[in-house]
Amino acid sequence: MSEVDKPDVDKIAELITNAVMEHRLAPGSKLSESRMADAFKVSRTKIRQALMVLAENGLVQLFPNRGAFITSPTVPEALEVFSARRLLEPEVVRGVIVHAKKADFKLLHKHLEQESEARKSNNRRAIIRLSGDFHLLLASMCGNRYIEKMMSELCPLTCLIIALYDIPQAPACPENDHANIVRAIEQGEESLAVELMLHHLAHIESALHLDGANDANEVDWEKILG
Amino acid sequence: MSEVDKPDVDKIAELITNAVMEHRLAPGSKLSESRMADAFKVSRTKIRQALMVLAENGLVQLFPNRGAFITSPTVPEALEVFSARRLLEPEVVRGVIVHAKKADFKLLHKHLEQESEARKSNNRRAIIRLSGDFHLLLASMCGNRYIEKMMSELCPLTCLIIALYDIPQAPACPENDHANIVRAIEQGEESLAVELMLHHLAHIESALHLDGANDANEVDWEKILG
DNA sequence: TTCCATTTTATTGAAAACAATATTGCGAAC
DNA sequence: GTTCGCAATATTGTTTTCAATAAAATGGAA
Repeated sequence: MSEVDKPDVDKIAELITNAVMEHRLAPGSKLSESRMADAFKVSRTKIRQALMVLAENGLVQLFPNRGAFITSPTVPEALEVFSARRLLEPEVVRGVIVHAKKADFKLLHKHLEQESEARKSNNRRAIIRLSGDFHLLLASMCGNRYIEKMMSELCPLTCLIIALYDIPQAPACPENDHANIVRAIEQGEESLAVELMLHHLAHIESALHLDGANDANEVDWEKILG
Repeated sequence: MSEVDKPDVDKIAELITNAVMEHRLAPGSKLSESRMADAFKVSRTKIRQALMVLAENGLVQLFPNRGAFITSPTVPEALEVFSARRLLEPEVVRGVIVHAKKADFKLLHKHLEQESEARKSNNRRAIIRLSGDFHLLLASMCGNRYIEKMMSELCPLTCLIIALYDIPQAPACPENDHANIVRAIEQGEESLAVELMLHHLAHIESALHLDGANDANEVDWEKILG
């Protein structure tokens, strides 16, 4: 908030989105209009608009007369998010190979650097956020704004899914998945890059409880008491 | 408007979207808040919210202190819309083959019937709208709400593109493209159905001026005066 | 004590009044 | 006659106020 602490609607939505991507805002969190208005130092009107934008992006659910809540994706929704990403991201990879300029690769390497540093310093929040941002950065270079837009909705949703269904002791994301993808793209190895991307997505998905046995939204009393 | 003429925000957005899909609202049209408030018999507040939703869907562009206008897709945007559809719709077809139930096919056949009638009675507006609705109907059956959502944004945009770049004397859409696609889906012939869909999209695109020579948004004074 | 009804409080929803901005029309000066 | 500047008008943007709804608390009766 570099301004005089008066962010506009898009900025507010972006800040909320970032908070979700860093797991600072959990699925199901209630977003009180007046509290947010105080926190952001803007009127409720702006907050309301930001919440509408976020709702349209699927990151927030609005319940009439009840308020706004961070979305809690169900298991079927989670599976559909990954299914959509498996469709889109190979095309993203292909697009980047075709459209990316030198400056783009510079940005990608800079990003990889940041990811590497975050790992070194064990900054969990940065790691999580940067992991998501990598896919958004790629999408921004694919040459199709509609695909980019969809990715910019699916990535935050994926973060929510991870927050809900993560297996705590799951092996961390392979450190150099992203770097390998970038290298393959840089060398124009399309089928390899696509393969690596799909494998990467499969790895993320495999580290989650998405077998449908327990919906993360419903408390499993059997397991808690038994 | 079955109510006492007091549509809510989503209904207003839907009515505007329908108007666009029927080519009753042209690209570039200004959407005055007060006029709309009068027309829909609601307060400006609701109109404003509806415009925000439509802007988020890409159907409307908001210019600060200037107002809301129906989007005029540029040539690059139009090409990206078709590119995105070429990616999504084969997956839609595959999804429908997997997920569609008997009731779904009934709906599809009912729709084909309506299209056929509209052609017989030469109802141009109905033909245009139903052509777009066919793709939306398919998308609603593909089993992935995120893909469906993206299609529900791309279809109205396609209508705008056609309104902008249509070649007046272009050969009409082959009458039975849609019927052939449905038949292939019904018979589970995946690769054929995908092929027909891609061919159908290519046909639509080929009937447009998208060579980039003239951007439909810029008035070509040379041509008008010469 | 527990359950239900009622009142209170807090929060969201809608509208109206006000402020800010852009566009248009008019007139004066060159 | 044309152009520039100023004023008038119309439109959008924001805030404030009021209304409606739901959640919470209180109190009474079984």
